[in-house]
Amino acid sequence: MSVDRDHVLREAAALLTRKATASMDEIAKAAGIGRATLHRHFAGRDALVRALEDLGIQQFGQALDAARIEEGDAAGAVRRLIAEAEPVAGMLAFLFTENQLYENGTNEGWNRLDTRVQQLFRRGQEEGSFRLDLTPAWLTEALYGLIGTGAWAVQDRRVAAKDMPRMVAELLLGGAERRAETERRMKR
Amino acid sequence: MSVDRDHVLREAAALLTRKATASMDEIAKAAGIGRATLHRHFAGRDALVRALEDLGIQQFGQALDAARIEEGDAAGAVRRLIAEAEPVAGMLAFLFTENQLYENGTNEGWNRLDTRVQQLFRRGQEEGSFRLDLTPAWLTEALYGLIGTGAWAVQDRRVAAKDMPRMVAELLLGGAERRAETERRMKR
DNA sequence: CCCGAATGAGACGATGATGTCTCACTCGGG
DNA sequence: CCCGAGTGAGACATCATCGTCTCATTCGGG
Repeated sequence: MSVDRDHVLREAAALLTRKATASMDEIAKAAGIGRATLHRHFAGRDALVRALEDLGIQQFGQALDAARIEEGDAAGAVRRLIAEAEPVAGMLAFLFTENQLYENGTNEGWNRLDTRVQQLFRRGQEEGSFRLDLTPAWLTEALYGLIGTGAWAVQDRRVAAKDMPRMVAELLLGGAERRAETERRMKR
Repeated sequence: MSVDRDHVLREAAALLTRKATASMDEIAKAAGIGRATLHRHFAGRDALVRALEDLGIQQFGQALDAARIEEGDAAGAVRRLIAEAEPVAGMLAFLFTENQLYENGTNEGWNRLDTRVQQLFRRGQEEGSFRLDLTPAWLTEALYGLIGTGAWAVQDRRVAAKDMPRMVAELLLGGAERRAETERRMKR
């Protein structure tokens, strides 16, 4: 009987990513509930968006924790992070395209997560496994962008869902150029 | 005296990318014109968005032509394409996040451009310079996503504008992993 | 210099979304 | 079984935005 709050937020994120101008009524129907019920749980559109941000930040934070990005080599940590973030890719895509997060001075909680990701790429550079001519800030942005792009591509059936984490990780870590290392992998 | 139509569309794209729910009044102010004038040039919001799509498709088409992507090795063609697309990165970011383009059956003009880009990556694979385990469709999506991410990062001063094309190209083509080839480049 | 085309500011009604409320219904725990 | 919490549907006033219009002003070409 009671409404599944997380389910509503997930549906809302998916809809708003596709159609940012969706009305509260459309959001409610997309979540399979009545508009009145939606208003009972979220005071208004702003409150809904803020709850969306909070949930996204929380979920991505959990992904960061679960990936244990401080352990092992940096490349492996990035792969684990992408794999852990895959289930919340939709939320992350929404967060990434949601600018309001940055408008009123950068968001506190998000900043903390962003710093951790940047630190991961910096560690990779210091360990000698990541290029130095691409800044951690850019690699971080690219990670978000590629995860969002991947989520979007999966939604539109351009990429199979199961391939998404690998596609993102391989591109971010390995790039598109064929090299000796790639060569070996393909002969198996 | 007369309004610079392209300038209005560029400002509109930049604003709508940041805030998709921006009102016509906000768009007009962002472009530095009055709301009445905006309505004189574009019948309504829909017409404005359609003009935005048309301009974006036209500009990206010109970038594709200027890059001569059919000539030379595929990697160089990708670099040229990114360089040519840089001035219209904002428009491209808008196109990419704009879903309406795909709702009523995929857009005609866009499809043509999309096919050309995919063909470029396919050619790279056939020539043996691009990996075969990343599909042309995904590489195409990644190209759009990274250009959009780059434009966004530049707008927020996270990346210098002049570095943007190189950052996108190096990541897409070379990836983040340091390898022998990258090693040599860095010793200069 | 002057006239006309184009613009900005603002008024106006129409329209659609919003937020609140009521009421009947349903489901599930006690 | 029954009661109450939670829900869906809809009515309602309010509000923001839209699209159109008018009018004074400005800019630039002839």
